[in-house]
Amino acid sequence: MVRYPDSLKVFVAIDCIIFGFDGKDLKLLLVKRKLEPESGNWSLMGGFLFPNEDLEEGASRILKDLTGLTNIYCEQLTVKGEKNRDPGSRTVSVVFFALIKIEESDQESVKNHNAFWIELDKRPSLIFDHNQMVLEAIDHLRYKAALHPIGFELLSETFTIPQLQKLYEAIYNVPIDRRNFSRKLLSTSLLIDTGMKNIHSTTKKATLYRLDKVRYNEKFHAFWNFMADAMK
Amino acid sequence: MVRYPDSLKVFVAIDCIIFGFDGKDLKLLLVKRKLEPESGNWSLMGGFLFPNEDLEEGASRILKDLTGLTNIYCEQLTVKGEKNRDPGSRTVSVVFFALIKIEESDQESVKNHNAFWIELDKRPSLIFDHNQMVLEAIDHLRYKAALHPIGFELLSETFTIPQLQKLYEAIYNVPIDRRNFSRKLLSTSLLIDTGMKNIHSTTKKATLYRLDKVRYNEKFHAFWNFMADAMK
DNA sequence: ACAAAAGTGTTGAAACTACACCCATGC
DNA sequence: GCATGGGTGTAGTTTCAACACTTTTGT
Repeated sequence: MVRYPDSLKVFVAIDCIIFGFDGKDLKLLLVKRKLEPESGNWSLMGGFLFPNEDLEEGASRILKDLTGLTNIYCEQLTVKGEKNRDPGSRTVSVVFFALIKIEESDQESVKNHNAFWIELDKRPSLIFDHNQMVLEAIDHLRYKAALHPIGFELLSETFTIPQLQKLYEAIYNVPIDRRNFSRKLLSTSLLIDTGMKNIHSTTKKATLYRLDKVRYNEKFHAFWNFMADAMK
Repeated sequence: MVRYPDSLKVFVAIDCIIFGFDGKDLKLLLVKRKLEPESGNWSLMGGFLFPNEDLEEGASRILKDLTGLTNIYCEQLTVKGEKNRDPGSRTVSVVFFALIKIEESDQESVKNHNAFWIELDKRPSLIFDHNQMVLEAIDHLRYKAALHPIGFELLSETFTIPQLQKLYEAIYNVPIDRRNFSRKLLSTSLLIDTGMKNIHSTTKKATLYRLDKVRYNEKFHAFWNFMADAMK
């Protein structure tokens, strides 16, 4: 077996871009760093890959540590490995894209990490190449949400169609026709009427739906072709 | 500045999945290994990331070395980092997805690397997790070619519409209606009539087109919504 | 009773599918 | 002249976009 020189070895970091939706705005979970390097500046949540874990396990560990949640929607977004991206030793960063339901996350844990939910449009400048990563993640969110039903990952277990519409309007930053949206969505047969109404509304109470998980898994890889023209 | 323990460091490999099209079949450029480990077995073309290069530079180097080509269509596909994927030292592999024009590649150089163009359907089993990578790449090709005009990357500078159709039929493994295909394609205004005809044809000679590169770049990120239903 | 948000139906336009005929070429 | 493959047109269907009125609820 050939041995390769250790000079080729690099650190592998994991960075997580974490999206949430509060019913009105898309948000990112960002960390105000308390440690060097770049103490006091904003960054994505991240860490190093441990020797005993796979990449996806590392991402799950970091997400669980921060939010208390397991079973988070999470996928690889990209890898960044510019030779000069980290001033210390050479580092390759695997960037993960995560969607979480804000109200299910552990707010204490978030606070303990000095992390904050920040409106996408009001996000501060981030360290290193994290700004670029976020731009790519927003693109990816728009791309993917147009084709696959991932929006549900940002809403709670039960939700109303108007809530879903507000989410899509936030993602694409366009107004959507209520009637066409509702019809298209119901025609997917991904929604199950819970029979309940959203009691928080101050006017007419909207129907609460939940996701048909069986159909969701069946249909996930089919093209949804939803909002595709908002991306042109 | 904090120092991290070198025990966290890993090797970074680059593996390239290289697609080509010979006018009839989709092909992969695969290597019959002459070196340990796994000598004599088939694998993707790959190598280690050098200390002085970015990830994309590494992929370009490997592709140029093998095919003699620069300016290859190439994008990151995924990263594989299972803790036990490589029996030697821990390795994270960045997998690139490349589309090349077979007839423009340097066949001498390919031969010198003991590499061969192999029909997709007749590919041998590959080492490590390369089989899984190829499956993901085929999925990605179908996904991406349905939405973006990447098919041209597999054809030579000038091409006919029937050639393009054969390519799409090979990608999706479905028959396509000639008339509808042609109409849809011409309506993209991505094609420029060269005024020439395909002299290789033995019957009626098809019109040779070339790509309108300006429009191609403008429209690349627009959804093409082409072949979307072949993926359902 | 009125303001605010939810629910639903129709119509015209555009896109897509399916299908058939004519043309150019080499043998 | 015939077999092979290239080029084009049309009609029916389906999908999508645009748009207005009615219902529920809290005040």
